[in-house]
Amino acid sequence: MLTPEMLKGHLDAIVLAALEAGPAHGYAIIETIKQRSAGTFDLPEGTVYPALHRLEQAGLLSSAWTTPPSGRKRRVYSLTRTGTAALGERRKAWGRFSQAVDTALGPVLGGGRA
Amino acid sequence: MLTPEMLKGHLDAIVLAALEAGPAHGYAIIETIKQRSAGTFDLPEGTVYPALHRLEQAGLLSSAWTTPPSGRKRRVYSLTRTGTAALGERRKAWGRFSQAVDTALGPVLGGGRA
DNA sequence: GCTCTACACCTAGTTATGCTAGGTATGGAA
DNA sequence: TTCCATACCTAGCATAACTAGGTGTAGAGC
Repeated sequence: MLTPEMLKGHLDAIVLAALEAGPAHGYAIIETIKQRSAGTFDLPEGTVYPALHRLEQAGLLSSAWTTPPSGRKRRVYSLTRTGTAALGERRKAWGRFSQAVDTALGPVLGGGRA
Repeated sequence: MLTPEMLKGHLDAIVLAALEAGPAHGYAIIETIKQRSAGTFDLPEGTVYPALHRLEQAGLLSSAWTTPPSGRKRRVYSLTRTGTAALGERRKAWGRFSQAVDTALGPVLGGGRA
């Protein structure tokens, strides 16, 4: 069973990674994350929007309101230079963390990963 | 940088795994985890003891006080049958979770793992 | 015209849990 | 007799994902 707590401390990296390919608005980011994780991370808006605000306030993202011809207002987020650097850091941190858990969990013996 | 939040939701599995090889007391469990994670998880007692109590209350661990000839009292924890089953579940959950993060983080391109 | 769904954003408050900081006590070494 | 490693405990803090509610637009179906 995947609990919400498992995501703690890892969401920022995932959001930043979703913006690496280019700017996007909140709703689209949620979709991207859902698809890239093969449906595993179907994040509620109440999770993603506050995260975006946090990341912008931290200077890792910048945002701009846009009104496409269709009519609906959207807030489009982009990675800042700091954000791109942070993404690299977070990826490294994830690598170290996941490897440590892998070894701490011990002999999986053909369990999960190749 | 590895933040404490990253561990949230994963600690239980790590503690259970540390007891898979056999019963042990709290202090030894901390040492085991430190060694198995190559020093990455140097957990404070205030993290591990409450976790042990939680797991015992949940029926995944059982404990017994022992007084070895040296003199100091120790509380030795063992995996219950439920705990062993739970460990299997947690390992599977970790596998699914970490794989989802791996893909969500996207092209690491020779970054962290083999 | 009216309802319903999908899109698109927001926030106050809850909850879970790892950690900080403090405490108790034994035994051996300096 | 002072200090450190061992060995246990707990109250309270901090963080962050989530719940549950809200606003408003656009298009489809009746």
